[in-house]
Amino acid sequence: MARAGLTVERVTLAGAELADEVGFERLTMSALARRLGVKDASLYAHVRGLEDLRGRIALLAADEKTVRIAEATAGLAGRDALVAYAGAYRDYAREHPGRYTATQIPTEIDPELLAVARGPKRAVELTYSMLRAYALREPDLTDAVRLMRSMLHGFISLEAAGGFAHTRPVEESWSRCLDALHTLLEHWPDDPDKEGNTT
Amino acid sequence: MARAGLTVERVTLAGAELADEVGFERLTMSALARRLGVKDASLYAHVRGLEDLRGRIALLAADEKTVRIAEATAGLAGRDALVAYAGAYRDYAREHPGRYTATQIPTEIDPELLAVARGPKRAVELTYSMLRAYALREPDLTDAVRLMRSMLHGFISLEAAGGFAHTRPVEESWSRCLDALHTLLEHWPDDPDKEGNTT
DNA sequence: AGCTATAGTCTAGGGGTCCTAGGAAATGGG
DNA sequence: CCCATTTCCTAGGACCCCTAGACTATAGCT
Repeated sequence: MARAGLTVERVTLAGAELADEVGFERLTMSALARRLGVKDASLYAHVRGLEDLRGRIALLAADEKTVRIAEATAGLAGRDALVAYAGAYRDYAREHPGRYTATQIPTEIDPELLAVARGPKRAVELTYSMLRAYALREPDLTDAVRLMRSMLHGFISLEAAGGFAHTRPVEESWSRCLDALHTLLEHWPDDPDKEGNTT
Repeated sequence: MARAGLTVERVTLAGAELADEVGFERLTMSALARRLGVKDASLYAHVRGLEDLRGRIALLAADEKTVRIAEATAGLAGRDALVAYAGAYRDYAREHPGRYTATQIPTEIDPELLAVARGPKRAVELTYSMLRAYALREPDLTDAVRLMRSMLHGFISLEAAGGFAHTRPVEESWSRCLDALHTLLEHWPDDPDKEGNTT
């Protein structure tokens, strides 16, 4: 009986593919074992359990997404960078719905795994450096990062959940929302509580 | 052996409470039965199954959330209405994380249940009528609604997932994001592809 | 080649969950 | 008081997660 030749990486990748097909929440150890031509107990030699597998998929996805965004925005700045960033983000989520869902889990990921992963940290750096093209100073910069992340994530997950039932094509709303985000970043309002106005 | 006196409504409500405590994805028929002092099989007299229960919780949450928003925004307009709307939305999500998660499910809800529920439809009406205070014409109005929903939902779910690890207090970012949203709605950019500018 | 250590896979099984089928008991209307 | 309905139960099948311990393929060493 030949070995299946599994490793943590192969198991994680197969899990990610399965999650993309059936949905992250329906990812199952038994189904994954069946897909790999193996008994479910065999997976526990590579992965601590279902939670561990989910966490690994989340980190894999964070890495992949970051790479995509980095490639898409390389050499761009300002509006072009923003559109490329958002487009790469959204495309990744649509191509890999299971993996994308994995990145949203409030689950605690094994800390030692997290320490090794570079994806999440790089993603933050990418975002800040892209937004630095706009004339934002802290703390506005952090607020703007949070607004942008909220908007992208919200749009994508509402779209995935079928939340945009209206007849208006989603594609056009997407493009117009990016227009709006861009102008907002260019004209970020002063904090009415902190700054006196120019009078 | 006295009866527990269950009805669909009581089961749904208890399910919603349980979901708020342990998380929507960990809501389970057996656990709900235990909480109600009943065997799990008994629940199937009131609810078609776990999926059905989840759908009912989602509709309950949509109703409750809509009522909250309606109360909070009653009599307000413009900026005040926006802040009240967003605040009610976020507070509901934080008080009832399980129910809120339920509203995001891409799951198909039993159509005949959906027909009876007024929550989702009223929520859309509320949003449009609130935004009508800003000078937006279709299709910009729909795009603005989508942007606002995306931002609110995204912010709330990132916050719930612990996505805002930075030292900046979330409360302040929230308030500043609403400032930004307000000014954006007041100065919604023209569509560069459609309209010539004023030159 | 033979031996050994490691690592990959298996069988067996316990406990949990979802759900169905069919029976018992409480309730309410005649 | 009796009967129909509704509520709840017991019993059981299918599937899932995970552990323990045995077996086997592979690689390195002599």
